[in-house]
Amino acid sequence: MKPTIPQGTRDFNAETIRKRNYIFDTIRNVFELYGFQPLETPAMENLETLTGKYGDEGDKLIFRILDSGNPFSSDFFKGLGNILKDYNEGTKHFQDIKGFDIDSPWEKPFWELNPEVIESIANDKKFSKYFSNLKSEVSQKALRYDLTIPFARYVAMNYSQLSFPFKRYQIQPVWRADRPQKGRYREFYQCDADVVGSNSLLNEIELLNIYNDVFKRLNLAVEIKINNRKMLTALAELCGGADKIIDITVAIDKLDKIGMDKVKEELMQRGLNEDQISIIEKYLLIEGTNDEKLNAAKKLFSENETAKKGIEELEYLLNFENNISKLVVDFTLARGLNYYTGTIIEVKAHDVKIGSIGGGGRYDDLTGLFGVPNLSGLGISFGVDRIYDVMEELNVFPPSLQTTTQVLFFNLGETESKVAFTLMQELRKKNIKSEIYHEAAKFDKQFKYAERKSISYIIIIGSKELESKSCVVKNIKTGEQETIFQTELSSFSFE
RNA sequence: GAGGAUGUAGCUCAGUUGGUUAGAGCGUCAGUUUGUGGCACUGAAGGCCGGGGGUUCGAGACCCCUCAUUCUCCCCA
Repeated sequence: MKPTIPQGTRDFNAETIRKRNYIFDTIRNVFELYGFQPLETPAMENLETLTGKYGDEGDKLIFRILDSGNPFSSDFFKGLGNILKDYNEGTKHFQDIKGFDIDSPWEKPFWELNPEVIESIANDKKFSKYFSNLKSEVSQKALRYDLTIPFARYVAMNYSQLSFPFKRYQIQPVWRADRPQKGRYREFYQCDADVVGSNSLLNEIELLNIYNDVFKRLNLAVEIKINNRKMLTALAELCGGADKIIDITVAIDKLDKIGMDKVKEELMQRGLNEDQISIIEKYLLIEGTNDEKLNAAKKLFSENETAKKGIEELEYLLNFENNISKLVVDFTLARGLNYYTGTIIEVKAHDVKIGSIGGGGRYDDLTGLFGVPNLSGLGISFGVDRIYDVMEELNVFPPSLQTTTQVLFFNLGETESKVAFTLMQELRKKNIKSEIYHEAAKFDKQFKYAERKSISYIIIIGSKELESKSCVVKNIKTGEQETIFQTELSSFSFE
């Protein structure tokens, strides 16, 4: 049987890790440069910490962990026991399972079934619905879905010891039980920077500049799109249905994908009338330069106070003295996460067809969910895996990342290799990356090994060289070679 | 959650309307060549044709089921 890894996960080889580390280091350096401090949180959180924070769709994608990781732990059986009671008392839980045969395989009392039997029942398609319900009853932990909510939890837990505004950055993997496809994985890294405890729009400016700096350093052309949730709130108010804000944002977020007609169709399905939809259409049709868009929005919303505030904030960001390239107002930008309330940001790569490579926004009351109200925060996130894919496609990784062993000592026998080993340790003290071939072998093989690892220099010490206390240094790439004394080796320059 | 595609050697893939012993390239190993590689030539190893069931005299190929991988939509980074 061939070994495999779970769907949506990946192994990383040396070359990939070097490139990924290059991205991580770049982001980390910029974060530190702006005064952010590192934080790490556990891979798993309590399930209740995560649920309800990411919207209905998001909740479905939370990677749940069965209680204590063991599906047949005592809590699991307790859950089964409860179900069984219902079963004996009138099959409450089984009524809605199609094809459930009440006489089989449950002819025995439940507690007499051994774990193997239960497992085989659990794997039976007929019962999968029932068992997935049961699983959710006993699953109390989950893998983290993003870094923002764990951060909010951390802030709430350590509120009294932190000084505000609190600026932290976090670079860790997150997990989503999504169907993988291009640019989408089940395990992937996020790099987040958040500020909590400050309402100042200066934070927005700072984080926008972080985006700008990082992508400049990575040599990637990007477009940074901004909007403000207040615009969407105002839109909902204007349409007479403030409670419809989620329906509206979900629908208009799709504009660039499905087009105006389909969006209108969807809005209708979500219960909006024609007058309301025509207002939304006017909003979505706003075009032009940033200034033109803002002016059009001012007209459309006229006296609406929420919209005024949103436009004011956007204007502040645009007019602030900065040299951010490609900062674009996009009123159709909505972003799925429920907790955003102010500025929202999304970064897209130029010339590569892939989802967004970064996003973020302001959330007025994130920690309120954890009992610490009135703390406004702002965060951004980098999608490293997608940034990697984009950089790979555009071929913008610096070639200098491909570092490898510099020197390979040939192994030509017992006594020869001992001398070679001593010399090699001298080179290593000089910080020259060196290896010795693992066994005495034909030249052919040792040369091939060096080529494979693209090692530039090989050093030959055989019986001749032993006698004369010399060694042959050969540059494989140029073919040049020279014989020098062994004592000269540590001052040789391996370029 | 919805809909496609693909599973044949370590890797990339051929395999005709179903027909004898399933092929190629690359890689691996050995040799030509025991101290100077990359090239070339010769040879070898390596396959439950994803798994199960069915149709047939006969299945890698056709049908059903299943598992896995992958892509699109939804949603997201």
